[in-house]
Amino acid sequence: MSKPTPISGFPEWSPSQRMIEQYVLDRIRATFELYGFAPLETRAVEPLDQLLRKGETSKEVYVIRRLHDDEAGPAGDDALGLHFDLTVPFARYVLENAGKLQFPFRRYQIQKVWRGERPQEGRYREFVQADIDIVDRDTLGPHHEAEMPLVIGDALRSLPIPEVRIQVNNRKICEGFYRGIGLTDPEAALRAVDKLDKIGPAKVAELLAQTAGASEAQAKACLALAEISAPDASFADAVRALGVTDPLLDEGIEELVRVVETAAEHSPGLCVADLRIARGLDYYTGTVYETQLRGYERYGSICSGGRYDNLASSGAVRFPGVGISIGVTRLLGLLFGTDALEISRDVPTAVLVAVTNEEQRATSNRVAEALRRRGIPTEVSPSAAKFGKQIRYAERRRIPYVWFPGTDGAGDEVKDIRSGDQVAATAEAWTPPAVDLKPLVS
RNA sequence: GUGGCUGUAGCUCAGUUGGCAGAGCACCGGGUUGUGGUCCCGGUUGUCGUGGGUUCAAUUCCCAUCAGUCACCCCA
Repeated sequence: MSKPTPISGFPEWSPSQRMIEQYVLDRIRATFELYGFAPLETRAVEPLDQLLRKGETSKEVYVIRRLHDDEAGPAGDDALGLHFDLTVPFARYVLENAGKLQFPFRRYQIQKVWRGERPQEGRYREFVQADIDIVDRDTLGPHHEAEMPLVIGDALRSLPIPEVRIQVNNRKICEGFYRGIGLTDPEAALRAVDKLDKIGPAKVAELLAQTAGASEAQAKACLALAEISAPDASFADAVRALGVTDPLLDEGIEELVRVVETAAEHSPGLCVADLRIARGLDYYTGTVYETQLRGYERYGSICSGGRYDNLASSGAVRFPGVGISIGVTRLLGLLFGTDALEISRDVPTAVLVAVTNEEQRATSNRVAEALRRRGIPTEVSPSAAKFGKQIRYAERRRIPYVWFPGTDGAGDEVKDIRSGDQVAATAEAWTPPAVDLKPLVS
């Protein structure tokens, strides 16, 4: 059999990288829980028609099929697909369990998602998202839209990563504004404006004319709106200065002011109102979020989301929601790519217990057991090789301590192989400094 | 899904106008007969991404494929 090769877009981190990922996930989870979000995991698959309900994402959904099914198979309503985000499954879950849930319902969900896109740096076909959402019945207070960035800010700022900046906008501002100037296809206009960073104002104006049927004056107005950006409520004055009036526009401004001002009070410098942010997903109806990682802007957003009023509804009952999702795999992939994350050792082990000779292995096992009982991650040397080699085994893995069981009545000793210091110790009492207990991520 | 670029040892890379494949680092052994890292000596790295084709001969030329990367699309 020839050597197996990776599968494009399905990353597999090394143990060191996985330890870093687990650390990151732990911190994110702790922050989510600190804000009172309850854990949820949904199944990996959803009925295909549910996944495709929102249109154009169809081509990136992985369909799942039983090998022994007929070709004709469950082509229709029974066909299953792997979920491509955590919001759609969550909306489905809310509808399915509406009778049992307490509203507003706050939940977090950290799971893999799958998208059949062409991979490149920071883009994968299988990746982890860490998602929080709040849904309510009938109406959802706009203050929830202001809370999302605070949670994310706390979560990301607790990690040893570059600064993040959350860019926020509100769909109502764009749609209201476009309506106010007489544009008929706000979706197309959004799509064009979203490319501002990439292709520049001239090309966006062209696109607006071509795809959204904008006149020269309309295109100019759209660009003027898109170029507004401010870390505080002053963006509202800039919008009003454009002289367009529309009730939806006013509503959007009011909501966005609230988001920006809340963020400014609790987490200065975190959020900026950026009216070019559109978001591809068409189910967003209010606030939308994108997040830039300082130094990695060109790889796109590492954390996005928004408010959706129409994703879940059953009969006359609606469940509006707001959510945001950290692209954990993208975040890590980018940082791994530049060696921007370091871990202090390659295994969880804090102490390697040396084995004097195979006859004495039981002695070493007893030492290890005593240390583990007190919460110190310990392994016993795989061989009774020369001590030099056993030390090297630890060194290669950056295990900080090697334990030497005493022989012929002598006491045990433990050596810090980084400094070379070796001291007398007993397995019932010795404890490493707290910083050495677990691998350190920095 | 469409198009471009790349693919030699664990890592960073040389190389051959087509003639049995190299360096540094890493790794293993020894000097150092049970305490590593420095130093010295010696050694192994490999289906030259994979599969076909052309040729007396292919790592080198051609085609396909896979993987990585970039642009488009879309998005975490």
